Amino acid sequence: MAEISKAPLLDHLKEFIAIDPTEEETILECHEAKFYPRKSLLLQKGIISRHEFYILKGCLRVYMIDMSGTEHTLSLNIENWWCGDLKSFINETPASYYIQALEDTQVLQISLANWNKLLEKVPKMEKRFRLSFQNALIAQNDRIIQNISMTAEERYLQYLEKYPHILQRVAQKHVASYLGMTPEFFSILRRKMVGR
Amino acid sequence: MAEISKAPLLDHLKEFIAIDPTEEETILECHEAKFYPRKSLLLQKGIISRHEFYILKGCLRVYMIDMSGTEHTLSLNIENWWCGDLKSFINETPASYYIQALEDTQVLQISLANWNKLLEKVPKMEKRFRLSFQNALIAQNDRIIQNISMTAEERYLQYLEKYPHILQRVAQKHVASYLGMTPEFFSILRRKMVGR
DNA sequence: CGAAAATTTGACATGACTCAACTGGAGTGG
DNA sequence: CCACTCCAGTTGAGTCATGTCAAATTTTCG
Repeated sequence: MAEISKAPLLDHLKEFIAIDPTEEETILECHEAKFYPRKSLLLQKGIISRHEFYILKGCLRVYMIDMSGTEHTLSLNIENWWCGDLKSFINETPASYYIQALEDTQVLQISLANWNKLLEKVPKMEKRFRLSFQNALIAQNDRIIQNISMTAEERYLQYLEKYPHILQRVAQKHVASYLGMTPEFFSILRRKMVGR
Repeated sequence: MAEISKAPLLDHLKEFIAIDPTEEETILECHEAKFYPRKSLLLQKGIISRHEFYILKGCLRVYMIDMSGTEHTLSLNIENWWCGDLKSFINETPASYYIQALEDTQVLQISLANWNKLLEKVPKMEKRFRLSFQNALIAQNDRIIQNISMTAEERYLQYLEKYPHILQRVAQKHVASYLGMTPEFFSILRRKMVGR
């Protein structure tokens, strides 16, 4: 198999901070390329999450299963996004979530040991993580507002505008779950939309 | 009026990072003590948020108003919590939210200029913010899961367990709004609980 | 004490879910 | 390349959770 290019990760990081060549090397050393075939699980509830994942190609879904056995999708992630169970990874506690590859997926994954090494050797990564978490936090606020203030139809319409490319790639039932509604109701909403 | 003690802020920061005396001074210099009376607005939608607030005493409510005029509470914050419209503050863009004092409230507030100065003069604050945002992000994940996977009754019960002290302090309608339900329905849930 | 706001209550409306049946397309093995 | 299976998506009937609106009651605060 051809060598996997790790370049997209560096490009991604450079959106946050400047990186010099020595640092580039350290960063790349700390990330391991790995392939996960479609439908495989990268993480299961109860297992300690040993990696955070940067997606080079493919699609990952983070979800939990409630007491009645229903799955709830926390996030749908594609190329150039980070994905993981942060709480489990950082604290080395059993995961609350499952992570599943919805497509054949190529990632760069980092272990906690390497994460700490990286923070130590490249102190400016501290800033990168700060900015990254800061942005994620701002995005999460929007989602919470949506959940508490919008109807299912409004959430659907907003998703349609914001992430049409994801809607095309993943099964509807996963998007329905992400938006907090049943696949049946999602289907009804779609039908209604055709009319307009 | 007696001098306001800024000590709780330092105690709070020390939960994240070690701080030496010189740094203590810089940190305190960057934070301004300010009093907001009950019912006053610390921030309004459309205004650029010039401060983040650390609450020494009192209670702040962050909320938005939807197109139909209904208020939706994003967070209810008490002593020793940070509060603000992060997006507006960082990007110097018009705020999406309102922030209102639900009680007479004493805060330490920091401006963007001082925030940047602090990051520059006390680099380890970068770590403190990273950790702080990291924790907030983990907490937000839990809230999103709750919103998409739990019924109103389950959300109410969980709140009762997690934040009984807040429930005692603020109007029910604000908690109802935080939990994404109407005050009328919240009231019905309470009545049902008395039975068990 | 009195006015205003918060909470409760009830009747009614509706958004969203459940369950079951049906349809169609994608993947798989022969 | 076809036949088969399986799963995603659709549809419909019936139900339940939650919202709306308006009025009565209680609490809070000036």
